Order: sequence, then structure tokens, then C-alpha cells
Amino acid sequence: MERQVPEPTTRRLSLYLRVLADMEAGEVETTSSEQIARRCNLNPAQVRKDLAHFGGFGIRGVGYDVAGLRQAVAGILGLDRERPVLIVGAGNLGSALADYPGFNTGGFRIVALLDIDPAKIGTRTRRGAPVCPLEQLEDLVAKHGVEMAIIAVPAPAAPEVVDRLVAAGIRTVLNFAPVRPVVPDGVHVRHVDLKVELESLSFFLAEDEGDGEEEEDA
Amino acid sequence: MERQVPEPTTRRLSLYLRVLADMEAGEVETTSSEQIARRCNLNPAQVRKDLAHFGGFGIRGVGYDVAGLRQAVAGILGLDRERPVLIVGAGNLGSALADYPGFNTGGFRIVALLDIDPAKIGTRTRRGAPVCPLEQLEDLVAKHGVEMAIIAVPAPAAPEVVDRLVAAGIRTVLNFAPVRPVVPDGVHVRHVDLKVELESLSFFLAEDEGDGEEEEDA
DNA sequence: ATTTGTGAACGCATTCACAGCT
DNA sequence: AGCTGTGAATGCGTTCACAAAT
Repeated sequence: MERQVPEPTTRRLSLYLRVLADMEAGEVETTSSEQIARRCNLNPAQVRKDLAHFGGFGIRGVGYDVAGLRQAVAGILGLDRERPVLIVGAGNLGSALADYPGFNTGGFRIVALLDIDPAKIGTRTRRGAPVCPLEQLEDLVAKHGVEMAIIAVPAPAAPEVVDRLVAAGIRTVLNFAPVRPVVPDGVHVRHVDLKVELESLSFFLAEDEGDGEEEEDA
Repeated sequence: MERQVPEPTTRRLSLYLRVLADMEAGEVETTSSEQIARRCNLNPAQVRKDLAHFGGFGIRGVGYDVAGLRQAVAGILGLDRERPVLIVGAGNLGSALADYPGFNTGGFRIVALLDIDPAKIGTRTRRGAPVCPLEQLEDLVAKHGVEMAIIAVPAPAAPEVVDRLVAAGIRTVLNFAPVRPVVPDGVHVRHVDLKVELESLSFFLAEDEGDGEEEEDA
């Protein structure tokens, strides 16, 4: 019954938030859909339509109040409160993500990393996040009220990890494992498939190379 | 003049390749669009339409030869040759990406990482990729015939890095920096914006929380 | 004069449904 | 009988274009 917000819109809101924060830091008081759009490589109508899902934030003939809109967008994205995050997998990638600046600011806080490797357990990342045994998954979720998790485990382990996370109460998952586990309704998974990104880029190179076989119009 | 291939198709081809490689490893000889689709959470017609952009690979009434189709898809994606890759930025993320298994198999090879931090230059990642001074960018591109680069530098440095890469002859970029540099036609950039992914996931949590303001139908 | 908010038009990708092979 | 390949239909997001507001 709630108005349905397209996924591309939710992604762009995050972009808007970034440029608005930039503007605010740069002492800009007022802006327009055109300025925002230009800095995101988008169409101004796109910006207005995205915002229109949530109400009228601008003044016709004038534009948007930077600080006010920034706060509004942060609220829409639920970034006006603390968001504890759990990372499963303390390998190269998991550890790098734990220290990633964007995952430790603007509402997010990496609570801990989970792993099964005894050598890693008990250590901490550079930023201080502890590496805990996987068994503590359920306890940590409950204790910190965690609703977001990041998966950075090898592909074979991922499906089971997802199941455990969901059973523990996690409702959003950022998945770096090269598999697409199925989750129940109400749980949202976003896949970051690094190999897919690189391979699909390679396609453009192959296209230009002609690939060896050039049989077209006679 | 060439038939235009939708970007979503190129991404899915990479998924198909993975599934087909799995099947081949599992001694499966023949498959169908339905089997492939199920393992990718897709519609069978989608699989067939994607493949149809490049020709008829199947046999009606029978299906697809796993090994043959895998090889064909690898060829389409240009993964039947070596693809040297350069990573710019040897921080946490860049280093993790350099050691990422998917970036060192199936055609890809991380040639080197580039950085400006003297403390990092001269070191090597666990897998053995050397960290070189940024000044060597152009030389390394030329020497190894690099056409793909990965950007893992802080946001402010990214636009200039992209310009240099493009000037040096790079034609595909996988960008992890939270900015969207504009590039000339013929250069392809794929953005992996980790903060956007996490923030847009947070939206779903906010949605369910009601956000404080619940003024709807009277 | 300027810029928002939005219904209408457009374009594109996904899905359907069936004809065509094996 | 079974599965592919594909034109037609559908659905969805983007862009246009303009009325409304300051």
C-alpha cells in the first residue's frame, strides 16, 4: 500500500546525499535539481522525480535548501541513527571493508568481523574492529541490534552464512561472495560481484578486437 | 552498425560463464536455458535472448553443450586471452583487490599496483604483485599492453588518475572511488560505489521503521 | 524570470508464447 | 516430445514538456 520506490532511486538518493554534504561543506546554501544532476551525470527531471517520491522539498523558482535537503535525504535513507554492521569473513577483502572509511561514518559502525580461522580470532583490524568466532554470530546480532551484514566469505560458505544471518534477524545483506543465495521476502540482498564487473568490462575490449570472426553483411 | 548488446546482458554472460564452468567441473555434458536460468535466478527466455545476440549455440529439443557454450561465452567476453590489469592505489582496498582470486584467474592478471606512498613502493602483495611508483603508470601500460585498470584511490585523486589512465591508452576502468569521472567515448567505466550500496540498503530498514512520520490516508 | 512538481511520451529490457528443429 | 530461437506484448524507468508557484 505504501508507494513503491524503485531501486535505482534509492541508489541515487545516496549520491544526492554525497553531493549535498559536499555543498554544505562548501558553504553553499541553496541549490537546484540542475546543479545536483550535473554533479551526478543525471537528468534534472530525474532528480526531481526521485525526490517527489517522498514529498516536496523545494521552492518553485528558487530551488532547494542544501542543509534541509541533506537532512531530509539522510532521514529517508535511515542514516539519522546508528547502524551497526557485522562483517562475515575476515580475509583480505573483509578486513579491507572493515577499515573502509565509508563503512565507519555517516551512521554506519562495523561492530565486528566473524571468521572460523583460529589464527584470526582475537585480532583487530587497523581501525579496531575485533575478529570474533563465527559461533558468536547470533549473540552479536542480538546484543548490538544488528540489522545489516556484509558477506566476504568464499563462495561455498556463503549460502549457509546467509541462512544463519537471516535466522538471526538480519534484514539487509551486502554480498561480496560470487553466489546469489535466495532469501525470504523482506530480506534485501545487494550483490557486489567483482568478477562480473571485470569480465563484463572485458567484453568491450573483445568487441573492439573483432574476436577473430568477422562475417557480416556481404 | 554492429548489433548493440545491452549492458545487463554483458553482466549476465559473466554469470553464465560461472555456471557453465561449475557444470563442466561437475562433469555435466549438456544443459538447458532452464537449468542455467534457475542457477542465476533468471527467466529461461532471458538466457536464450542473451545468447541470441551472438548466434545460435543450442540444439532445439536438446539444449546446449556445456563445454562448447562455456568456451563460446568466454570468447564473447574476451577471456580467451591474457588480460593484464593495473591497480591504482595500494591501500587497504587496492591491496585486497590485488589478491582477490577472481582477479588473478580466468584471463586476468594483476600486473602491478601503483601508489605515491614511498613506504609502500617496492613491497609486494601476498600474491606477489609489485607496488610501483605512480610515475610508472604510462610505462607499465605500454610495456604490458594494459587495457584494464582498477581505481582504488581516495576520491580527490580519482579524476586525475582516470585522465592519466585514459591518456595512456586504458579503455576499461573499474572504479572504486566515490566519484564519477567523465570519460571520452570508447572508454568504459564501471562504478563500484560501496557507500551507495550500503546506504541504499539502509533505506529498506528506514522504510520499515516508519521513520517517525506516519501521515497517510485519513 | 526562474525552478519545481508531474502527467504524458518514450525507450529499453524482461517476459510471454509459439513456430521451428531435432 | 522437448527445447531453442524470436516476434509480440508487457512492464518499468527515464526524459520531455508544461502548468504551478514564487
